[in-house]
Amino acid sequence: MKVNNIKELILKSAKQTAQSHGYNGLNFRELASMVGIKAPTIYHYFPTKADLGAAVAKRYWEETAEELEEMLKKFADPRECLRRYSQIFRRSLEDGNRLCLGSFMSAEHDDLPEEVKAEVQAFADINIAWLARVLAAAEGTEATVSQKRAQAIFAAVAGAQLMARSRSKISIFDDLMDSYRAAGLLPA
Amino acid sequence: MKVNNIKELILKSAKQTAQSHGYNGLNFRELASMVGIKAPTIYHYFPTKADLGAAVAKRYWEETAEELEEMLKKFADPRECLRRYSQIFRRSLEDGNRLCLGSFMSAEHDDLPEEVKAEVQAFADINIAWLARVLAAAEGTEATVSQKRAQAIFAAVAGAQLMARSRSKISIFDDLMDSYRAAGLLPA
DNA sequence: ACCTGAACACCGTTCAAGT
DNA sequence: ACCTGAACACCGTTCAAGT
Repeated sequence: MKVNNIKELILKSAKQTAQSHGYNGLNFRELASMVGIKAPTIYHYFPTKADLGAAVAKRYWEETAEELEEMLKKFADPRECLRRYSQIFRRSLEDGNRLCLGSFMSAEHDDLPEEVKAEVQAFADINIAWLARVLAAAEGTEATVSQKRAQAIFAAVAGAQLMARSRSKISIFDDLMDSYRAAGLLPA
Repeated sequence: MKVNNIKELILKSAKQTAQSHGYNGLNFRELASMVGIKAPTIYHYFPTKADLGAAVAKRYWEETAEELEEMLKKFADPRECLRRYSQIFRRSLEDGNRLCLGSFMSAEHDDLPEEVKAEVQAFADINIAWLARVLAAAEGTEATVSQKRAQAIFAAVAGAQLMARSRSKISIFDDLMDSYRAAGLLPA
């Protein structure tokens, strides 16, 4: 499967770094040393930083989309899927207190090249579309209604992750999910 | 009131910039040219970038705390206060699609000096404490219960602002507030 | 094709020295 | 006290040259 090992490594390292330090925090010299190459070599695989950023963000949402699809196949119960959805964000926190790449890049919106912005939006889109589908299945709501609700859940979960990260405390994330359930935003 | 005009100008410009580009995006040369001085002069008022960042974040939560206090005095109805609470976040978006400084700096957590992190936490603290008070008044809930609910509202509103910013579209923020109300997170 | 040393223009930051 | 020129270290990027 791995057609190109170096390119693979660059993408993986860039993703990890961007989840901790953002797009602005990505720098080619440090990235190169993680991979074991020199900075100019990265340009052989990615002509500009914008290309690398877009590639990282694209892969990020593609991997997420795949994981969400798998989930639907494995778990028939929509409620179980919803519970596992928030676990994706929780796992980022477990893995070095990392933030969702989409959230970090949303904050960096003003500094992002257009092609990167587009991938960040795609990430939000696939999350919301998936949530809307699952919500419709769980509660039998109409498409437009579950779409709005899906958007709200996505924004709220992202906000919860951001807040937990700011205190480096995963229990805050869990508490917030409980509160969302108690308030009625997430199904009980 | 303005004991020091230059220091004042630096703080104001830094706040504006940090809400668009974050702490990492703060740069002394550009900041200086906004104020009309040379970059090294800033160091006369703030010994390090960390000091400036902490001062900006401190003032940010102090101003917010003051505004929230004023609101309580002006509007007896807690529901009215809650509605106006989200308007604070909306106004940032109206003003050049800016993000809450606390949110941006939460994303940048790994790159923040300790003294800045402390002020970012103070911002969250005063927001949550105020929300808890108003919720208790509005719904007569117990202190611990409204505390949890307050945390959830704060995280969700921050997430909504982040999402609206990522699309430069304020109507997304309004839609999300409506959804939060419809779902039961915000009082109707 | 894949990789790198050296260099360029630039930027954040520091410091010694000015008034 | 207030301010700055000059310098330092760094970064994204380019390019000529290596394999």
